Amino acid sequence: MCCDYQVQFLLFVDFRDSPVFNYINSLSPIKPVKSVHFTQTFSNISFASLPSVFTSPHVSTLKDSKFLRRHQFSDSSKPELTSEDSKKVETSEGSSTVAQNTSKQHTDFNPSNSITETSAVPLNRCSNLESRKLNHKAVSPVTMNTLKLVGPSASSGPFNNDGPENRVETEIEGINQLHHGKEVSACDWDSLLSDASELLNFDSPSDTVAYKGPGQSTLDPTSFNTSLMNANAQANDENDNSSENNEFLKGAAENNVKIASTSLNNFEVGEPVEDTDNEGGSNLYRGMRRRCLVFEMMGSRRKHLEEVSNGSSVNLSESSQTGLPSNNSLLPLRSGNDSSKCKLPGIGLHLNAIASNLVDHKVVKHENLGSGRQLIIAPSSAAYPSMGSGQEFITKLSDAPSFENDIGPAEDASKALGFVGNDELSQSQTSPRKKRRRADNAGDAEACKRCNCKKSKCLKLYCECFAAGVYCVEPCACHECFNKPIHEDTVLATRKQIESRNPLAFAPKVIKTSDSTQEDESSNTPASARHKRGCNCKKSGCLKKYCECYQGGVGCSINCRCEGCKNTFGRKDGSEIELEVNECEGTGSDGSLQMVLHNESEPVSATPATPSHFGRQSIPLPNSLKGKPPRSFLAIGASSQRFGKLNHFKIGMNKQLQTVGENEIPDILEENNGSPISGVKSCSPNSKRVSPPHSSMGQRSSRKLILQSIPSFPCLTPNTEQ
DNA sequence: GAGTTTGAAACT
DNA sequence: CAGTTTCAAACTC
Repeated sequence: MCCDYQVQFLLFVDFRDSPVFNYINSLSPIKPVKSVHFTQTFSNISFASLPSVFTSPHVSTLKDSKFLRRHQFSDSSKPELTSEDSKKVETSEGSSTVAQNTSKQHTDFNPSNSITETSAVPLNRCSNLESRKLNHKAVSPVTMNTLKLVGPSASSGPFNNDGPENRVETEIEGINQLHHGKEVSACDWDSLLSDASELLNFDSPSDTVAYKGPGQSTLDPTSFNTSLMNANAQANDENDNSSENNEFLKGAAENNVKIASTSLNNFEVGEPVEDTDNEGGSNLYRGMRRRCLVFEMMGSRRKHLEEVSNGSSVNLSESSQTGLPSNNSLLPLRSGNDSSKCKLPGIGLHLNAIASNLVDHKVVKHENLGSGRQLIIAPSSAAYPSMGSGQEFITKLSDAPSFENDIGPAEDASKALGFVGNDELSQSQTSPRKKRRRADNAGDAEACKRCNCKKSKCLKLYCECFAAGVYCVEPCACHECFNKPIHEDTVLATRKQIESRNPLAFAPKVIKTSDSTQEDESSNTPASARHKRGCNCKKSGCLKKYCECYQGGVGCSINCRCEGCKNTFGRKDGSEIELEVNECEGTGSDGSLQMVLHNESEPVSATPATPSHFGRQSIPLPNSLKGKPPRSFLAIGASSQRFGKLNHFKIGMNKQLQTVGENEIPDILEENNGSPISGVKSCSPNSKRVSPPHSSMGQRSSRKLILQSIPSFPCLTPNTEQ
């Protein structure tokens, strides 16, 4: 609160100092005092939830503008991007003008240094917050989007309880998502700016401190980009260095400041009508916007992907590559000896997929060089039909820092990664079991998929290789193996068949359900991740690898039907209730929505993204699937029957769903007060979702359900925008 | 390394 | 959808 006031005060000072302010004063009866009040009100309003009633066509436009705006920043923040690149991006989007404006105004509103100092108290928090922001920024635009989706974990964390900050984060992220918008009108920009001001208010606590840099006053687009880039680069480095964080914060803060100042100008100078809209409207739309952002993310990302499929993709990959190492990205983790991390349950389906994809692109290369395996891995989209979502993957990877723990590849993934191990060949000489054991001993990270199938011909899910979506390789001791490139057709056909039966058959079994921070805190209990279907253990007590939950390093959940559960990662009986509750905190009344949102990012993971892709050639998806949405999407259409059930769940099992809820989503939901939710529900293809074969309970299927419901988002947009 | 146990996957 | 069978990993000795 204090921070907010400080920020407001700061704004006020800026107003008076700025020429614009003077100009406004001369033109309008509004007095400085009022302006101050206005600012505060604005911030207050911003937090208020917005009824869908207030939404209007204009809102969408605003979104777009905002989106675009954000996009600029995100682009500029790309670590790999040179300043020139950043400029290009801005120019291409026609935002360059705005950027200049912003910088200019920023100068006008140059915050008073004295004030800034005052706000130093919250620095720690700010630092964290900023760092988070940095992470976001550091990543490519796509990444940012992904982050948002997956991000719950990333953004939440220590700040879970920090309503304002979280909101800010959400807002920012939402904006990021919006940045995909293509067309922006002048009015839109104004709105965007006003929103930005809101952001400033929200961020104030941290931003105030952060951005008071001496040089901030003279920001031009280029400099701004540069600063962001620097900040990002620093962010990529371990955030251990406080000074670096400060710098980074500075950059981020500047960014926010810029926006804020611009927005302020708009308020003051903008057209009366527009201003009014902005004042009330933007705020009013805020909730909607956020909601829309989330919902739109999918679509916008897709658009973005299409737009940038070439250049951006390259950038993304680059960023991911560069970013991974520094960011504790998946790659390092995998290679790490810490089995726990590797085992880390995979994260959300999509995450796994993402990880795998990314890794494929990167790690695979390494493997090819190092081991003689048939690591042909095709980075090509063919292998990953859902590559459209690939964007998400990349983003996630680059953002890895925040997720690192969460993102930890699913055990499968970790195993797959294990392929990279140098002694693969040597192991291959030993018997399969021995190999496996070796791998286990060495840690899951180094473990790899080596099946020992005798009768399944490696064409059933019994086969770990096949299930992981990879071809069997030399180390495998399988008999009559058909899971080889030579039999690609057979493999694809079989795979397709299995998918038809269970669309999620090849999806990661462990999905992320909450923020990474919590996991970090409870290192051993990744409450944020759960087995998608739950286990059915009867005798193992969920304390052995027979248990998929345990194997995946995640606790059992309500989805499990295990008996005598003693899962050390969390028992379904509620031993982990605290964690669950925490996860629920901030969750909207409608947990289902949250899930949907959360999983939205995951669709990618579905089939193509199987973790194991990392190490070896992945099984290309059937042509029919290529270029299509992630499996989950497909699934929706595929099995409508099961979905009906799931629907029940969503609506009726809020409680259960809440356990799954994510922090970020909750914020959104909270602010939006259900209107969004309702929209989601109505729009969601829930009815279509396919639940796992055995999921008799709606609860169990809830997660899955959500996953599949993802596709529905496109439909949601209309509702939200109404 | 052989054999047993276990639970997921597949089948009915 | 429930029950049974098949399967291969995990585990024990």
